[in-house]
Amino acid sequence: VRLSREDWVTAGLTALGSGGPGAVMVEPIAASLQATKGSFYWHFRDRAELLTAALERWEQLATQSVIEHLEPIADPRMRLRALLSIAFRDEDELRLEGVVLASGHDPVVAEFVERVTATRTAFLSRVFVDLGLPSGEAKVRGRIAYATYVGHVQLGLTDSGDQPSRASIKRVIDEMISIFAPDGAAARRKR
Amino acid sequence: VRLSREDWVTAGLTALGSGGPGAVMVEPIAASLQATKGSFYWHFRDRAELLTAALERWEQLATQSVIEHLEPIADPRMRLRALLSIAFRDEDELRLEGVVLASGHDPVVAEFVERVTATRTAFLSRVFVDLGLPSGEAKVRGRIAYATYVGHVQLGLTDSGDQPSRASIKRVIDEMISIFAPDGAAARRKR
DNA sequence: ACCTGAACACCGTTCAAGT
DNA sequence: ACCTGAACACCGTTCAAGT
Repeated sequence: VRLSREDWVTAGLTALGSGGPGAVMVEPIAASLQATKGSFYWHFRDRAELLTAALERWEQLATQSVIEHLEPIADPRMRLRALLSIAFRDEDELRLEGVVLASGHDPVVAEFVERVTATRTAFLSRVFVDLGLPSGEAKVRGRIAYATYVGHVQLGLTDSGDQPSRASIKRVIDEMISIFAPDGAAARRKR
Repeated sequence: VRLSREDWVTAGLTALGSGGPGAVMVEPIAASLQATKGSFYWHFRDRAELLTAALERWEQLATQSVIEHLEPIADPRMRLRALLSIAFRDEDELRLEGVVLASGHDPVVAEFVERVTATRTAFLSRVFVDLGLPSGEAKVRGRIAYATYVGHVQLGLTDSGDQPSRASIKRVIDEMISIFAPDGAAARRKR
């Protein structure tokens, strides 16, 4: 059975999601694909190259597609709500996201996390600008909101088994919107 | 030169802070202490036992001491501000914290992260109860506020080098307090 | 072009032997 | 009680040799 480079990348991404960059190991992955390590080294220069290829795929899925889907929503509060409902989807789907965001200390991963962070905080700042905040304040709030998201994904990774109910997710989303994008009257009072 | 168990734990904690659980490696640490791996295995059953011991020390430093220091502050908004100024101290000091919080996918680490998470979210929920929120809402908000902290520490880990200025830290803290614990008038308007 | 198999280095773990 | 040194298994990397 002949393997393509993409087959290895897919297996690499699976390993990345289950145990972080350290779990992207040549020999175990080769064994899971029923090939030898020698075969791996025909497709890739080294372990880092596989990790990089897997992260490229993740970056595509994690930013481009999401943002292209949300960009058209004109009303900023609705755009934020749509974003949150993606962010709070099923915990299992967030595993890969959480593991990658948590691996910034790995130099290979760091480059990707930095780029994704910049894209996403810019997107969130835009929401707050559209809600009427001055650009400096919108930037700070965009960063804080993104930190909240990152932390949430992180916490979901260790939450012992119990999947949150649909109702409790809605409650958290409502609370987050009332915290970060309170209605006009309350917002005006603060200035 | 004879080594104590504590010497190994100290070295293990340093390794943990610089590269995560995967960096807590027997042979390199032995080399750094100018001892052999055999010596290590007299003090510890295996690698996991060293990691556990290092995490125990971290847990002590990271929760007990901080909370004991803040508990006596009666005014909840001041308590929150004091907590934030600890949370936003120098990035270098937060490295270990960030690396540990980010390693929840490691089963040895997970147990510690879960316990610390429970302690800290309970502490934060208490702040919001003392601010007058009903307990359900205080719990949700405590969790969101802690997620924000976790995300912030995470983002600090990959922020390319540039230490934030004292002024920009104050700005973020002010913004967080106005978001999570708005003044009485604004809070009343929301209900 | 794509893969195997053997080789070597590095790290985790064990253990007999030393002080 | 505390440590060394050699042994073995596992994984990353290289490379000559096979199809």
